[in-house]
Amino acid sequence: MARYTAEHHEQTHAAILQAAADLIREHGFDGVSVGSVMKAVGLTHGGFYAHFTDKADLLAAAMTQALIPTVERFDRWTTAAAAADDPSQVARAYLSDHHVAHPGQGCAAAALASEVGRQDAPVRDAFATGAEAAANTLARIYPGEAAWGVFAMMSGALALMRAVPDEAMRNQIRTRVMQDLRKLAEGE
Amino acid sequence: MARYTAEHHEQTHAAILQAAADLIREHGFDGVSVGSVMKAVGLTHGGFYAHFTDKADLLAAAMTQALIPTVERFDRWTTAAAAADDPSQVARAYLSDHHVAHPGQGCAAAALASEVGRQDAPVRDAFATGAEAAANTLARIYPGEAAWGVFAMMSGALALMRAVPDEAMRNQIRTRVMQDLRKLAEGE
DNA sequence: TGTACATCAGTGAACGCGCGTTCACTGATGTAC
DNA sequence: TGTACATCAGTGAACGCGCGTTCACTGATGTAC
Repeated sequence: MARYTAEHHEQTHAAILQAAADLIREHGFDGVSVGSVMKAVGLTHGGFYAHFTDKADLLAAAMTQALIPTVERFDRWTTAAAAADDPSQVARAYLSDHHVAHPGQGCAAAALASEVGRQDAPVRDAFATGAEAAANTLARIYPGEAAWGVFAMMSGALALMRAVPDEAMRNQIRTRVMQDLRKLAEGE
Repeated sequence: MARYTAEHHEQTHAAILQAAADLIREHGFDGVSVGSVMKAVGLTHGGFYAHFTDKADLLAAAMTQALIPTVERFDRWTTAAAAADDPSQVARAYLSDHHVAHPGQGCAAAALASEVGRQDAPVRDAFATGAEAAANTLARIYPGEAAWGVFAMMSGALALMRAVPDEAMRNQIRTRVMQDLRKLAEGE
């Protein structure tokens, strides 16, 4: 056929996509350039257009890609918490120092929520799909349908903890949020 | 003294600051340029440096300025809700269609939370001060100290509602969040 | 087996553009005399 | 009251830079014969 096999093309495509998914969570949609993504993959900017039609195309795909591990984690956490009959396990993992310090590998909602509303429709659609899946997954351990309140509180709290420059204030936020989540897990 | 009175200089300074406070909430920190702020005030970009040392200086001041009405609103809402003995008034106003549709005049936390962590120290310090004041104010109607959980849930929910492109999903989020907030307002 | 050719992922120079910042300037006004 | 001067907020051309995108190209490999 040609120089490269089909798998090689797909692998590069996937690597670009994953790098973009990590970088948007770390630096925001406006903080990543086509060049910086390609550099992260070890290529130069010109080759980008063999894989995506333009930057908007990449951002929409990266939004979807960033939400996959987000939802998977909620799935694992809620499964474990339900088995242990201890809902607070989820919040303890979600609000951990590690998650606060590593947005690039963390929840896409906490990293990007307030920016998504300013993005194009494809990005917003991708976000809505992932967020709904996350809220549904959390409903396993928080009574009722799609647990939007819990999802909003946890992602909002993580964003606040990252925004605040003071370790003591971060701990204060975490303590109070976990207390409130305990109250929401109680009863019918 | 000179052509302009001291008041004139201060008025222009205040107008630039207010325009920046509105524009960062509407378009994000990376979505505003020195030129766009000056244009909003009816001036040209060159005059900017008679009022601020650089863009970072403006952003830090604008962060503070954007949080002033945010905290004032929480103050008014919680006072009214306490007087009416109806905590849900706050969430009803905060999660209103009007607030969803007008981030430029709305809560600075919902509009910017996930971006603040990537900003310089002065912006983050300003944010922390305002967020703490908001959480303290909300504690009037939600039992306990600084109501970080309620603040995180409300600001997180508003960000989610703005991110999502579907009216039905927005309503679903609002309904569930208000239900959860009712539960948090109950009891000791 | 050996040679000529076709393929195509990736390269890097080039483009037009908007950005933050600088700077020589303008021109309306207050002050000095 | 009238004239010369000083002040300084605001103007707009210019700068260097990074961006998204285009495009002629390279060069390693598969295929044809």
